[in-house]
Amino acid sequence: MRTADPEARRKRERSSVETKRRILEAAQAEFAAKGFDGARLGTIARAAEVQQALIHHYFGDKEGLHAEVVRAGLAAMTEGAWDLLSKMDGSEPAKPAKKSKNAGKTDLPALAAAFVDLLVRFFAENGAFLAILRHEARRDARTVSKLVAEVVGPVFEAVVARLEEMRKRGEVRKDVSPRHLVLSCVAMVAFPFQEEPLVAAVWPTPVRSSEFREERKEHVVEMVLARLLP
Amino acid sequence: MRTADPEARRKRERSSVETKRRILEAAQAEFAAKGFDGARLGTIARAAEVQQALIHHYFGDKEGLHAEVVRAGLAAMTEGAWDLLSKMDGSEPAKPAKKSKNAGKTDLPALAAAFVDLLVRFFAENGAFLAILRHEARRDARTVSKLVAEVVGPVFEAVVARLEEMRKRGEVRKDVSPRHLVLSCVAMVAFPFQEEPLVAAVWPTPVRSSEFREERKEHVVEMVLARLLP
DNA sequence: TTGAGAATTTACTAAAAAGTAAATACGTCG
DNA sequence: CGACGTATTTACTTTTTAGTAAATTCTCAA
Repeated sequence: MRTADPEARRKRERSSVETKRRILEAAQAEFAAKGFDGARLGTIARAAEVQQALIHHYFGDKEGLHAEVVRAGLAAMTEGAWDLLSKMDGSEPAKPAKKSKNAGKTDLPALAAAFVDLLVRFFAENGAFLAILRHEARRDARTVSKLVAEVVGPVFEAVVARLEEMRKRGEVRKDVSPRHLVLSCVAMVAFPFQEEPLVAAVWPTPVRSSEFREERKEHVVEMVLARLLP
Repeated sequence: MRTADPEARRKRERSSVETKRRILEAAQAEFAAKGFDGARLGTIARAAEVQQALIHHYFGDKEGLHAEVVRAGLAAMTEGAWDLLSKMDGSEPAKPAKKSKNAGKTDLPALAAAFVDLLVRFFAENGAFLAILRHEARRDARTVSKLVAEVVGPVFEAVVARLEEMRKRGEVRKDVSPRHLVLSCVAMVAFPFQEEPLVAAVWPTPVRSSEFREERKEHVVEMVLARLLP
């Protein structure tokens, strides 16, 4: 953790954006690790190799900084999620030609696997972000709720809509609720990483291991397909 | 929140156990709502209608109090979980007679429904406890891990073992991992309540509503059965 | 009834951390 | 080159909160 490098510090050119970036990075880590109240501005300042007063200069107060971290995190989440969605489309053969027999039909197993894979990647790494979000929600439920609705809403709806289409086309069973299924997908993937202390204590292999991740991926895909396929 | 009742306070007879209980109750609420660092001993003291120094007298320091809350919470969780397990057994017709054709066979749909129902009940109410657990795990990973292993381990293993039996008997598909399935069950149920700020913002109906709870229950049961039945 | 031991309160200390104001160093643009 | 503005630091105040020590009140048992 000791990145104290007086040389680098002295040499570093003055750049407000770069400095802000560094502060945000350090803040993200500290908030994720300790929560809002547990986090120390002093620690963040040290990690960012910056004077504490500078944090106040740029972000006003602790709450302002936290809000900014949340904004950035949600943006990152969305980015990953849209990647995910575009990849979903990408894994489709080509444009659907309505009249052709097989056109427009999706390779469901591949699609599901790609979706789950990306979920795992995201949550295994950004596991702490949801905790930050919860904290922010407690402080300012209105703003957070609005932000989430604006930022993750669309991507969620897009996935649901995609499933809904397939359902209408009869590619998957009709008696399934797309919303619930997508939520379940996320839940099955995210939960073990969110509740690591709980799960780890009753699980034979480490939750973070790639072994577990692979097993888990496979299982979730099987669950989804079992429910979706006729 | 204002339960300040000087009369009651003055009248109340001196009872260390009752007072401790009151403190623990208040502490549970405060810690659940604000986390370890966010929680204030003063607030807890006021809620418990007790002098702050009394908290120190009984629990030593803030950490001691928190540890005690965790212990009590885990106990409650286990209690619910064993209820759950005994109910699982209870929903079985009777003792299995090995030679008889249908004996020992489980009414899987009913069993699954009962299991999920109890999970929903637990997590919808004790949603905040997992947050407390996470916090404690950060402070003392070793102890928490041991506690969890001792207390929720057995119940988890019992459910898994039950499924495993059924699998060996060929009552459910052979290509399923009981551990993963049980974890998924818990995940699908608990996640929406844990991550309420995230889910609520993209969900049409309130997560806490009985409407959502019912829908959810049904969906999870369907998921499990789809995967388990041949 | 009384005295001993507990439950409970009062009054305080100490430490930590957030936030502020003003001074200083640095780069850049005329 | 030089001064103007912004980035950054220094030094400080204020507030909050956990924790402690000792006094006080209550209860119960001898």
